Amino acid sequence: MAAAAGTEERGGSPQTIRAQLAVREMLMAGEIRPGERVSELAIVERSGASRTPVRAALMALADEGLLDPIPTGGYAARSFSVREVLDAIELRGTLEGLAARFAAERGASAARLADMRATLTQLDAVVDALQCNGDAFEDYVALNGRFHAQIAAAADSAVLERQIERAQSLPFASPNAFVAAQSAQKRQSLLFAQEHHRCVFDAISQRQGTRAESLMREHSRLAAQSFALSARSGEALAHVPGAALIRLTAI
Amino acid sequence: MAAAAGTEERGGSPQTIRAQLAVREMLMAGEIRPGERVSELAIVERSGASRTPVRAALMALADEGLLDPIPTGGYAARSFSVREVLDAIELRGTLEGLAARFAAERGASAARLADMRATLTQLDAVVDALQCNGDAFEDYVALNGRFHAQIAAAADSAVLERQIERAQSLPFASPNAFVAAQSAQKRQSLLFAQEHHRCVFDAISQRQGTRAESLMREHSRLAAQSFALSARSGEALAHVPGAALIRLTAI
DNA sequence: GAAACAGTTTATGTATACATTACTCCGTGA
DNA sequence: TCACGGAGTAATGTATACATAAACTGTTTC
Repeated sequence: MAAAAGTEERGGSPQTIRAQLAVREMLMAGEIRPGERVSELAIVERSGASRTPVRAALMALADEGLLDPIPTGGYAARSFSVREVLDAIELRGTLEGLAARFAAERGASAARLADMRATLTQLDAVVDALQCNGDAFEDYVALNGRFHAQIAAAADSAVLERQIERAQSLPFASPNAFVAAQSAQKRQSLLFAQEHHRCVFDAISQRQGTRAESLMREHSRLAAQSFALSARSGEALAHVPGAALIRLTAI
Repeated sequence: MAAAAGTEERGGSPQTIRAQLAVREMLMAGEIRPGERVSELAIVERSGASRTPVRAALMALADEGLLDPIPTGGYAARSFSVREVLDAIELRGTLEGLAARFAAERGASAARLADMRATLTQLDAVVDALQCNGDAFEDYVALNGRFHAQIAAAADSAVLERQIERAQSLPFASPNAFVAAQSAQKRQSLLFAQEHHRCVFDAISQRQGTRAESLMREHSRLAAQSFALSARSGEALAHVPGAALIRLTAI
C-alpha cells in the first residue's frame, strides 16, 4: 500500500505490472537476498505472467535502480550502503532545490500556491497528531510526498519533473520513513521539517528563487542528518537489505 | 560515430543494440518525424532483429527520453522545444555542479587530478586548432565530454554518476555541438568555456567545494546562453527535429 | 588430494505464433 | 452533408518454442 502511493500511475502492460509487483514482494519478503540472482523463471512461476512481460518488468526495475544488470546476462538484487543513501538524499535535495528555484522565478500560479498552502495546513494537523500517537504516520508520508510533488510540478518543467521522479524512484531516496516515527527525537525533526516546508513555500510565493533553492537543499540536509543518525544508532544497517527500502519518502 | 562516443559501453544484447541503432538512424535520417508513431514492425524490417529485442530497444529509448510512450500502447518520436533544451542544460549543470562539489570535498585522488589536467591540456590544443579550421571539432566534443565525465567520476558517487549519465543521455542535453563551430562568435565562447574548465579544476584541486559547484553551474549557463542565441538567430528551430539531437555534448 | 576437463543442466537471448485491442475506413441512415 | 455504427485491418500484448552460452558437477588424471 505504501508502495502503491508512489507508483500510482505507473505505465505498462497489465502482466508487466503484475510481474513488477511480484518482484517487489519477493524483495520485501526477503525471498531474494541482496546480491542474489533474480531468476526469470522464478518470477514467471510467482507472478503467473510469461517470460516476455517478466523480462520487461526486470528491465524496468533495473532501470529504476532496484536491480543490477549482470554482465553475462540477467539481473541481481542490489544492496545499498549508508553512504549511497546519503548521496541519494542529497541528490534529491539538489534537484528539488532547482525545482523550487524554477517555481519561484517562473512564478507559480495562484491555484498551485493555494494547493500547496492547503497541503501545508493538512501537514500541520498530522504533525500535531503525531505528537500523541504514531498511527498517523502513513498520512504524514503521503502528504509530505504530495508537497514535494507539488513543488516539482510548480517548476513547470517536464524535463526536471521527470528527473526528480527518477531520483525519487531510487528505493533508498529516503528510507527513513518507517524509522522516523519511532523516537521522540525523530518526531521533533518532523517539526523542523514542517518549518522548512513553510519557509520554502514563502520563498516561492515571494519569487525569491535563490533563497527557495538554498532552503530546499538545507531541508534535504536535515533528512540526511536524520538518516545518518539512524544509521549510527543501529536503526539502519550498514548494508540495508532491499526489503526495507521499498518504503517511500519522508521529511 | 559521434553517437558512439557517448555510448561506448552501452549494455544490452547484440540484437537489442542493433535495433537501437536502427531507430537512431531512422530518426537522424528523418524517416520518423517528431510526434509520429514508431512502428515495431518497421524497426524489425530495418534492423533485421525480431520483435522481442526491438521491443527492448524501444523501451530503453523511451526511458532515455528519445521516445514518448503512447497511453494506448507503443511509442512516438519526441520533439523538443527550445525551453526544454534550456531546462535540460541547466539540469545537467546543476548535477555536474554537485559532482564538482563532491569531487572537491571528498578529495579527488592525485591520479584523477592528473588525468583531468591532461585532458585540459589536450583541450587547449584543440581549441587553438579550432581558431584556424573547424575540422577538429569532433575532437573537441570528445575531449570536452571526457572532461565532464572525469568530474562525474571524481565525485566518487555511483548514485550521482548514474544520474548524470541519464541527464546526459537526454538527447537535447547540449545539442549545440554541431552549430557551435560555425561562427567566430561561437569559437570565442569555446575559449570562455575552456577558461571555465580550468577554474573548476582549480577549485576542485584546492578542495573548494562551494566554489567548484557555483563555477560549474555558471559554466552551464554559458552553454545555455550559447544555445539560446543560436535558437534566436534561427540556427536552431523552435521545435528541433529529433534528427539533429542525437549529437552529444559540447561546452 | 587437488586441479582440470568434459558432460550435463539451466539460464538467458532470440524468434515466431497467437490473442486482443485500438484505429480506420466504408457504408448507411437521418 | 454530417454523424453514427460496424466491420476489417493493423497494431501491440502475450505466450511459448528453440538456440546458445554459461555455470555446475562429476570424473579422471597428475
